Amino acid sequence: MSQGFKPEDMDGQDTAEPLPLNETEAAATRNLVFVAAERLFALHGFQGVSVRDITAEAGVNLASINYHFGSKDALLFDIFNRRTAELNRLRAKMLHEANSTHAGKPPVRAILQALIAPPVLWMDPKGERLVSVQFLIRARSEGTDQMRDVLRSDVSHLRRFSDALLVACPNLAPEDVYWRLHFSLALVHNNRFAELDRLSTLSEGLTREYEIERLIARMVDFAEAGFLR
Amino acid sequence: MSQGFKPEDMDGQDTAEPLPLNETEAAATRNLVFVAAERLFALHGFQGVSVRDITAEAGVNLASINYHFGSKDALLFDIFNRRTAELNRLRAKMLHEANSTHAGKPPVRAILQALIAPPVLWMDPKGERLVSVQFLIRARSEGTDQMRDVLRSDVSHLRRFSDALLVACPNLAPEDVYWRLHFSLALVHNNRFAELDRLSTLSEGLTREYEIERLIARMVDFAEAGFLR
DNA sequence: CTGTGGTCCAAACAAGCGTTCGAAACCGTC
DNA sequence: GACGGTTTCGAACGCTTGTTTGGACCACAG
Repeated sequence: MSQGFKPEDMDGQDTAEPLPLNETEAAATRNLVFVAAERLFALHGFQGVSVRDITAEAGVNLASINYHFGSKDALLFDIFNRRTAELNRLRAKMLHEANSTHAGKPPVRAILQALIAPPVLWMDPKGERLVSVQFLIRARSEGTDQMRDVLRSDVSHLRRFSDALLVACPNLAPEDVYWRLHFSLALVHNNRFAELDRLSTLSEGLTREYEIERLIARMVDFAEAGFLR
Repeated sequence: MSQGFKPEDMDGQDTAEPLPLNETEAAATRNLVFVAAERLFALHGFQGVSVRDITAEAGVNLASINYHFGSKDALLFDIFNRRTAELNRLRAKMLHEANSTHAGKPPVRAILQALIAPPVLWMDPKGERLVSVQFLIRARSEGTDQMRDVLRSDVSHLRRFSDALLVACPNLAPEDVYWRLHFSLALVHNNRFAELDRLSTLSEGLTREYEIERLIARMVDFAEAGFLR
């Protein structure tokens, strides 16, 4: 097992694109695989995409995945970790800003905004981040054991939000706060392609073309009302 | 709202249990397969369960699935269709009752109750219907193409609810009604085992043991507030 | 009893999967 | 221009998958 893993990534700061551009050709292949895999997984699910599908889409050799990532599952986990870290960083940043502007006691709406806006901003149909958020949504139900263990056990990131909400809702029983946070997250997690398609069919096209900022506002409105009622 | 639903209040000929009891031994095998498959799929996902897993769990021969159902996918589709039909029937019945008691113009809350209560009633941890609702939730994201085609295209059942909501919310733009219905459904679809576990971890056990009627009330409260705000 | 239709069973099948291997190709450096 | 480490490549491996097969079994009708 003396394989030549590139020292690779772990970039100092967040990059929207998986890897910096002016890298060696090896990193280029790695990047091609990463992007193709994320796209295919987002579109067709995890088990529905084979190593051969990915390498074919990326235009690289079949063995590339195992060479650069170790295994198919490790590739999946790598994508998952990178996108999760990016998303958590955005959310934390927004929550931090809300804390700053509201003297440490942001209102419910600002907290929900920090929770909802980052993933939904990625849902811009024209942006290339759409696949990232679809990937993460899928990871929640179809992910490997490894991924779901992380999702289940690592609640430290979410706790910042629940703590803030507990402060913002002193008149609510903690139980209620946790359930309503659960419901608010549901709004985000339900935005799979299939669900949006179904909604579009139901509304006969009325909801087909949505404007991102408007959609975020809709979701925050809905969740906020559920908290404040 | 007559929400004193017994777990099984099916009409005359259709059965809550997969098959009548006093059948031939052949039908017994079929039933064993059906139950084992639904359970395993609900627990471990669709692609994560093989034909061999199912037949082993059911204690029948490997070939039984193809003999009785035609194929693995056909078995899945069969379970999906039966459970979907049951659920839709319950929802339709509750909506119909709401229409009756409110002279054809039920308030938002009654409509949401008819939408939310049936699947959540199945979530009783002690009931054997828990696997059915987990199966249906999984079908939404992991289902076969066939299943997702049905989910996407057959909106006739949902349309009864959107129509009722449009009547109940004459002051709202139809667009808003559709989006909020979409959000309300999200509350139901997000109740996977993994999500409830995560919530339980986050709340440090506060939400672990929930009472079904109380949970339904929480969800309806949340959704209603989002509609009426 | 013999025959027949339905069910069950062990075994095998072909296809697809993730992964591995040895050699070829490539690279900057001596 | 030869070298050593890295990357790519085509081919193969071992395994699991869903499905099929042909016969054994059994209840029941003629």
